[in-house]
Amino acid sequence: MTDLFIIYLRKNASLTDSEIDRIISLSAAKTLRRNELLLQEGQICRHKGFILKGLLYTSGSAAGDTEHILQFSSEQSWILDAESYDQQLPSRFNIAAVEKTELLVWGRNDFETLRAEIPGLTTFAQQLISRNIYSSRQRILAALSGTPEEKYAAFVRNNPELLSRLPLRMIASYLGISLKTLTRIRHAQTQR
Amino acid sequence: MTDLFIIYLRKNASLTDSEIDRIISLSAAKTLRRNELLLQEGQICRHKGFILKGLLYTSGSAAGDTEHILQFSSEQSWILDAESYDQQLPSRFNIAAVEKTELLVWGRNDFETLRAEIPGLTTFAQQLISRNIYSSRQRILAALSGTPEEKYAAFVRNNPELLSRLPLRMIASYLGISLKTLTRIRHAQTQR
DNA sequence: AGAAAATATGGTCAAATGACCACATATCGT
DNA sequence: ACGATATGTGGTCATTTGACCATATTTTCT
Repeated sequence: MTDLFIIYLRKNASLTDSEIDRIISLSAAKTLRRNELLLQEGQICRHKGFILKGLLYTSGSAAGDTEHILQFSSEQSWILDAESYDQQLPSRFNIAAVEKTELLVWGRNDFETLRAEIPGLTTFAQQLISRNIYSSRQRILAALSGTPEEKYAAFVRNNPELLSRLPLRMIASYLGISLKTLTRIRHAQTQR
Repeated sequence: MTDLFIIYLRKNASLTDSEIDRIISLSAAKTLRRNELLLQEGQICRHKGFILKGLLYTSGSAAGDTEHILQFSSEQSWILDAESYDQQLPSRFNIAAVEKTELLVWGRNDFETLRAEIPGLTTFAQQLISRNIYSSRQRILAALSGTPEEKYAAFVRNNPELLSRLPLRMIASYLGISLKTLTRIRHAQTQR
C-alpha cells in the first residue's frame, strides 16, 4: 500500500530512493472508517497525513452559522490543518472520512527531523504550500462567483471523479447552496 | 517613512537592528496613486511589497464571471501574488490601489539573498504564510455562510477601520453581493 | 472653484432561493 | 439478507435577490 506513496513521490518530488525509504520509515499507517474523524474541532493537529486511498472532507463554521465543507481531499494528497499543526493551537475544523480511507501519518517532530535531514523535502513542502494558497484563492472566487447552477457546473468540471463518491448534501454544503437548490438544478439538467 | 517598517519588524519578528537595516538597504520605495495597478493580470509578480501607508485590493475572476475582490490589504501588511511570485508564472489577479499608497518593495533575488543571510527572516516568512492560509479559510467560510446581511455585519465587525475608506461597490464585490442588496441592508439598519 | 466623473439611493418587477414538509429510494451495518 | 438509517426528490409558499433604470449626491481632478 505504501507503494502508492512511493509512486507519488517519485513523480512529484526530487528525492532519492533512500530518502523516500527514510521518510516512510517514520510513518505510521492509519485507517479511518466512513464518518470517522481524523481531527476534531478543538483538538490540536499533531500529525501530517498522506491519503493513500479514500476521501476526506474538512468542515467548519463561521460564528453562529451552520457548518460548511471547505475542502475535499482524496488519494494522493496531503491532509492536515496547517494552522493547528504549525502553531499547535486547537483546530477550528473537523476532518472526517467520506468513505473508508487509508493514510500514512507522521508526527510533527518526526516530520521536522525528516525536513532537517532531507533538503529536497523542504523544497517540496514549499511547493505544496504555494499550491495550497493558490487553490484557496480559486475556491474563494468560486464561492463568490456565479449562480448556484454555475457553481455546480464548475464543480462537476473540476471534480468529475468525486461526483459519484459524494452525497449531494455534501456537495451542497461545499458550494454553499441548499440541497433543494442542488436537486432542482440536477432535475433541470436531466430534463434537457 | 521606513520607520513604520522598522516598528513593524521590531514588534512582529525576532531580528536584530542590523538585520533590519540590511533588509531595508535592499528595498526600494514605491508610491501608487489611487486606482493605479501594482500588478496586472497576465504580468509576472516580480516583487514582494510591504505597505507603509494606504490600501490595496486584489481582484480576479472565475472563468467567464465578473470580477470580484478577493482581499483588501492595508498598512503594516505584505502584498504579492504568492503563486506568481514563487513560480514566476503570469498572475491571474490584479492588485491596485484603493487610495494613494506607499510601499517598500524587494525584487525576488534580493529577497532570497536576505533569506539566505538572515535565518530569522525565513522563520518570520513562514509564520506569515501560515496566517495567510488560515485567513483564506476564514474567507471561504465567510463567503459560504449566512445571508448578505450577516456577511456585511461580519465585515463591519472584522474591518471597522476599512469601512470609511472603501466605496460600497468594493465592499459588495468583496462580499459577493450586489450593490443594490448592500444599500438595502444599510437602509434597513439606519431605519432602526 | 467648477465641471465631470464616480458613487450611492431608490422604484419596479421577474426569477430564484430557502424553509418546511412528506414520501420514496438507496445505502449501510450487522 | 434485512431492518434501520441516511439520502434524494418533490410540492408549496413567502422572501430575497438581482437586473435595469433614473436620479441625487459626493468626490475627484485640473
